[in-house]
Order: sequence, then structure tokens, then C-alpha cells
Amino acid sequence: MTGTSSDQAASAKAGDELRIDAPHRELLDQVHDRWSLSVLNELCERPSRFNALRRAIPQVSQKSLTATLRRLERNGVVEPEIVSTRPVAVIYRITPLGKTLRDPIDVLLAWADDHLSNIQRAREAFDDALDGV
Amino acid sequence: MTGTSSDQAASAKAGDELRIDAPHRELLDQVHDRWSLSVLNELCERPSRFNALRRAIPQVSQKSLTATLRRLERNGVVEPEIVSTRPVAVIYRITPLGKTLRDPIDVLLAWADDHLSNIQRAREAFDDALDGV
DNA sequence: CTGTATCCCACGCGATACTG
DNA sequence: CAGTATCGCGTGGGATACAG
Repeated sequence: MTGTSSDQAASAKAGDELRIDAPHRELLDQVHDRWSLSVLNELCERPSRFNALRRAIPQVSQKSLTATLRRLERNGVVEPEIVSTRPVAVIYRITPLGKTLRDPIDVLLAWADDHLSNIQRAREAFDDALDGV
Repeated sequence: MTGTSSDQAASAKAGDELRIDAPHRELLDQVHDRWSLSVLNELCERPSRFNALRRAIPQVSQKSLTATLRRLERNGVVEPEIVSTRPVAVIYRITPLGKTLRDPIDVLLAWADDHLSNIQRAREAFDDALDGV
């Protein structure tokens, strides 16, 4: 197995223009759809069944929730436990890999929280400028 | 077409635990398109003109680059300087607000880098399982 | 309960062509 | 050089209906 103890230190520059494209794609694949963050966040709090998630995130449709869960599942950040009762129950929980995502996400979320007003002000200014034109 | 804010009834029950929906949206708005991260990364390195960016990120089309720059501009993380020469030159640079995005992004990128192999292994396992079925 | 299948719309994104 | 206009494609995503 490739350990990939990736240190980006100074080596990032050398020969490697690091068109970070690959990591970008991976990253976006966790996050680029509308509901991944909410689902991840919810599952970090507690393992949940499908309909529990729907209740926790009322705006999501079944289709989208299923798609989101499948993607996260495929990426190994969440895992379903199928309970073969009647009718079936499926309990989704975050994997160890998924847990490692929490800090990075929190950092980003903290940023968004910190700068929310800045962003909104910038937008208003931008939109006002357009109006003026 | 003024792509004005697509407001959503994100009626988060106040007092609830971080119904991060709003920050989510803000966050995704910086990052959810294909080229924002690359552009941000490039502009963190050096101020660049439009075509310099295109050269630095060869896969992006004019249209997408323009759209990405406009979005980032609107959010106040990049800023254009228009030099009224002949023909015009436009120098894009990252704003102070934009600079504060760097660390959070690096954290996320570091995560992606660290866990790339894990993710890929998870995907292969997932896809193999599908094949098996 | 937990999905899948279908229809349909919105939008990101590239390709191409054209303007100041 | 920087940017807009238009078209076409792929796909996210809601609504609905149906299935294991």
C-alpha cells in the first residue's frame, strides 16, 4: 500500500507545478454537492437511519439523499449497516476516514462563519455597482 | 441576467446546534465550481492577468474563467485592477479577505492529499463490490 | 422502511464566434 | 487583451410513482 506520507513542504514547487487538480477533484467530490456537508455533519453527531436523515435535513429529496450517501459511501467516509429486519433498516455511520474530515471541514466552516458579513457586504457592493450601471 | 441570490428558506430553528446551512452555502459558493480553487491558488502565488491565468490553468475556458472570476470578485475574495492602456489590461489579485481563505483551503487540500489513497482504495472496493453483484 | 426509475428543469462548462 | 453571446451537452436535483 502506498503510505503516501505526503508532505507538501517545499517540494511542492519542484518540478511539480502542483496543478493540485487531482486533490481538488477528490476534495470537491466530497463536498461539491448540495447536501454532503449536512449529511456528514449529521452523521458526525450520531449514526442515523435513512429517514432520520431526511427528518434532520428536511429540504433534501430521497433521490438526492440516496445519491449523496452513495457517493460518500463510495469514497469510504460513511458506511451503511443493513439490518435485515422486516422491513429492512439501514443505519448509516461515519467511518474512521470520515471522521478525519471533520476538522478540515470545521476549519472551513469556521472561516465561512467568521467572514460571512464580509462576504455579504462585498456582494451587496458588487450588486449595487451593477445596478448603477 | 442578474444571477441574484437564490434565497432559500433556510429557516434554521435558532438555538439549535449549528444548523450550518447558511455557512455551508457561503462556503460552497467559493469552492463549488471546478476552477475556483485553482484560480485562488494561482492568485495567491502572484497577481495575474486574464490570459496569464488561462496559461496557468490551460484546461479552463474563457467563459468559465470569466464566470469564476466574477463570482470570486462578487464575494470579495479577488479584485481586478483595470489598466486603461491600449488594449486594456486587467490584473487580478487576491484581496485581504481572499488571503484568509488560504489556510482553510490548505487544510482541506492537505486532508485530500493525505487520504487520497484511502479514498481511491475505498472506491475500488466499492466498484468491485458492484461488479461482484 | 429503503430504495430505484422516470420525467423535467436548472445550470455548470466547453466550443465557437464576435466586440471594444 | 479581455470579455460577451449563443448553442449544445452532461449532470445535479426536485417531484412523483413504483418495488423489494
